[in-house]
Amino acid sequence: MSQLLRKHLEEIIPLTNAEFAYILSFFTERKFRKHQFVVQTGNSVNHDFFVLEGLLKAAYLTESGKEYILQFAMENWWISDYDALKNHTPAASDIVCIEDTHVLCLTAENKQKLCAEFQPMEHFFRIKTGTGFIALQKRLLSFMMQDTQARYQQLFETYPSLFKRVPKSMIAAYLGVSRETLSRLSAG
Amino acid sequence: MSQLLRKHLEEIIPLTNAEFAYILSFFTERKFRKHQFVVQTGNSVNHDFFVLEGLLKAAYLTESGKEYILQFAMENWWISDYDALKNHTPAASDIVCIEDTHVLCLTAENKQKLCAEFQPMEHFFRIKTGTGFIALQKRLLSFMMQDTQARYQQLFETYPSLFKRVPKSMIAAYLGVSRETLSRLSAG
DNA sequence: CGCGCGATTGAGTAATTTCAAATCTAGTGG
DNA sequence: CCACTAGATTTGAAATTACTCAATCGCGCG
Repeated sequence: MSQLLRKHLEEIIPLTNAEFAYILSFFTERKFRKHQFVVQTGNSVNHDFFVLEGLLKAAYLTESGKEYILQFAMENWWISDYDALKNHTPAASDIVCIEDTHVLCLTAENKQKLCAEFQPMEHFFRIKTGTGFIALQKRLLSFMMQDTQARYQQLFETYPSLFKRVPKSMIAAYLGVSRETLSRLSAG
Repeated sequence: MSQLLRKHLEEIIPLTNAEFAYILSFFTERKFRKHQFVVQTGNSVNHDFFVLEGLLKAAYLTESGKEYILQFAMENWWISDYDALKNHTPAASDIVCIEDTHVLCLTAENKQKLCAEFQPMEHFFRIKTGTGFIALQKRLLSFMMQDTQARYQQLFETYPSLFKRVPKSMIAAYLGVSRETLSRLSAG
């Protein structure tokens, strides 16, 4: 199962068996059930999570109870509340399993150590964060420049599998529109 | 002038004189005039830019001629078209000087070399990209969760100096609303 | 003085929200 | 196999918000 992590890392850095074993020793493994909270608003956040199997969401709730989804994470994705993790502040988001989920966990301290002791991992995270940054810029631009219809279309074409795994109300929460509006879109 | 870069780096990594001189040798220096294009849509992008002095915007134009501003960059900020820089694709944005501007330029190749040869710089960029990622997440969330009024308020409180340096039409383009709407906001 | 650019104001239109009600669907127990 | 319920989705209608297009205002500079 953890071979998924190895493949994922090797998309950016080559690894020997010994190196991968060393890297893996910094991680712990956990399984969660559907609906379980991996991170909860207000609590401290200690780990970055790499998804081996399953599906999660990072969600924010307004006082009025509306939910906004910052990110989904499926196999081979990383997820956490990075602001809370980095700054040791209470989580502002909930990270919740949408399916039974299997993750590898890396504490902030271990990430730090791993990067310091083995430069290829520092390189890996630099590159990975860079691609994440670019992807976020694109998402932000799509929020600014495109109408809901176009954003929906684009999401559907980019991640068709997502639509089979999550209810439409969550797609709406990810696109930042009410479920009623989303419903009217997918019809027309 | 380049001491600004040193201070900027030393917020994350300590440096000796020799080390900083070495780092600086990877950069070139350039000055631009107000209204000058640093990056132009359709052209290739070769550098990441660190701003020593001045002010720039990264802007996207729709077919209908509307402008959206992804980012401003003032002193001590980095700016580029990172998607184009990383993937060697034509720029999708214009990066234009709002004031006379003085920058340090780092090619993708030099960044690569610098990171490979001097790990603290790889660390610097990993951390820097990480904070940029977190900031972008917050901006995205504010787009999803807050109304225009609140976004305006927040920008005004976070970067009051910006409002003295750019016309309101650009603030509108950054907030993703029409200048008419922005005008009605700042009044009410 | 008058030009030109940025900012404001007005009026009508389009898109989205909210609140409420109706409908659909999958899973459960009889 | 059917009825029932909880959750998800759709539909309707009124209210809100932002947009567009057009006209006006304000001010600095030649």
